[in-house]
Amino acid sequence: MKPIPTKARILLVEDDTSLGYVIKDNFEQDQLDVCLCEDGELAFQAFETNPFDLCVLDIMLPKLDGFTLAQKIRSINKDIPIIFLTAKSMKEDKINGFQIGADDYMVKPFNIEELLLRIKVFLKRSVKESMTDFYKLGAYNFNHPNLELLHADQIKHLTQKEADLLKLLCEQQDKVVKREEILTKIWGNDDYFAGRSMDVFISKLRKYLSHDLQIEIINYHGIGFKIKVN
Amino acid sequence: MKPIPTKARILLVEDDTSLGYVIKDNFEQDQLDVCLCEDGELAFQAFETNPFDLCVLDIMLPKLDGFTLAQKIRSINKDIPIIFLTAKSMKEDKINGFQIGADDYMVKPFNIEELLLRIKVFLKRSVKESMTDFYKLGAYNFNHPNLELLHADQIKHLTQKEADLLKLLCEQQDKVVKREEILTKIWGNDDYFAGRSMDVFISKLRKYLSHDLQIEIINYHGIGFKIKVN
DNA sequence: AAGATTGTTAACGAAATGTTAAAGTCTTTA
DNA sequence: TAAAGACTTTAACATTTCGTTAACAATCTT
Repeated sequence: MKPIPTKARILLVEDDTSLGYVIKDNFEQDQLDVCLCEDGELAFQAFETNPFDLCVLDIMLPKLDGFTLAQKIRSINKDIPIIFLTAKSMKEDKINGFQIGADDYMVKPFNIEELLLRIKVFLKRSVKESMTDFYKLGAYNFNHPNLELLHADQIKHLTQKEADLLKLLCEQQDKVVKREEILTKIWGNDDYFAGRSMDVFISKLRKYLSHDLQIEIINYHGIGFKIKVN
Repeated sequence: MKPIPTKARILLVEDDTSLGYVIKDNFEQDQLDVCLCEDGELAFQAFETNPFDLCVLDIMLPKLDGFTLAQKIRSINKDIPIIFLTAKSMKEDKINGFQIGADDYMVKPFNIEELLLRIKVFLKRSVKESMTDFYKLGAYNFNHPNLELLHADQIKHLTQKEADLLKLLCEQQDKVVKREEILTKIWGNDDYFAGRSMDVFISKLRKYLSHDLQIEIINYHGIGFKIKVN
């Protein structure tokens, strides 16, 4: 999975050049990364070759109309929010049709601030969704639900237990987690053998994380473990 | 929110007659077609003989409880959204159990407007899904409603189950889909044999998709599967 | 220094999965 | 209504994976 982007990337498709640039400028002042395309085909090419977080599509476009473009985009990515820009002249029933494939739509002429506001809502939502159970650990990214530990495009697949253990440590980064707590939460009992098994897992995690020397899993003798990033 | 084109048909199962009628009236004012049943057996008979778009089930029901009813409904239609109504007294862990088979649940006493809103979300989603039920998978195009998997002008016809499984994986591309989820949604139960049957289907899909080496269906031991396009 | 705790590696065995084929089930067709 | 065909499940066997345990080394505590 991709690392957390600094700027959200917006695909803006608008054939009216001057309007397009007005919107683009406004968005960029709000720390959005905008790719402006002037027709549907160019837009789709851009979408195929670059990652985006959200699309703003005019309905009336040269070469490939916004609705068809949206379908093609959706065939690649079902989740990406799509906002349509519609002309005022558009008939109601047609708008209803569009609504189905759209996450939102705005009727021209619209207030750019209003559009920005709605975009922010979608971005906030998707950040929230993708951030759940996602931990940053030095040079690593740890995706708990997917059981993946990423480092410089290398993916290490973890087992459920490895992932659960790493998560428990990450949740309490820089704090000592008691052996007893780990054992009861993940192993379900805290006898001698479970304890030794856990030590084996700690050893494995250390090996997986050894590419970043800033990361340490420190043992507190007789107490537990702490994960630390210098 | 705008009404959905044709009237959506709701199966409402609630043994508290007065509450049932209140809900029914509210729904009907919102252009929903409601069939109210007072016990689980009647509800199942109704489901067998009439088409529905969504079910709202009370958990505590005479003759056949909501959970069992949901399983029976699922054995006929895996896709239909099911919303449970639970009493406040129900324990958390039990609710978690229900969540597996449920798409949503509401705790009594609840706001009917809220319930209506959630129903609308499901109905809208299913309309949206049926319109965007096409997936691009590396060099393949997958048309779920037509059960077709296309590759360089070659058409491979899939069976319903093959297509449903592939769809479930595609909907959550790059995410691990739990065995349990696949089994409850597509097989309707998650015993040992259903699991083995699923493994056979995974094997088949891998064979169908083997012309594009970029596509992988990865097993997460004991957890589930993930489809990935490099 | 002695005993307890932890680090690390390897081996074992149970369980899960991959794959192919045979056996069942259901529907279509003649 | 029987045979054929399409599809799913079950069986069988090969392969892989994972957690535990054992074994021994290293480290800590007192």
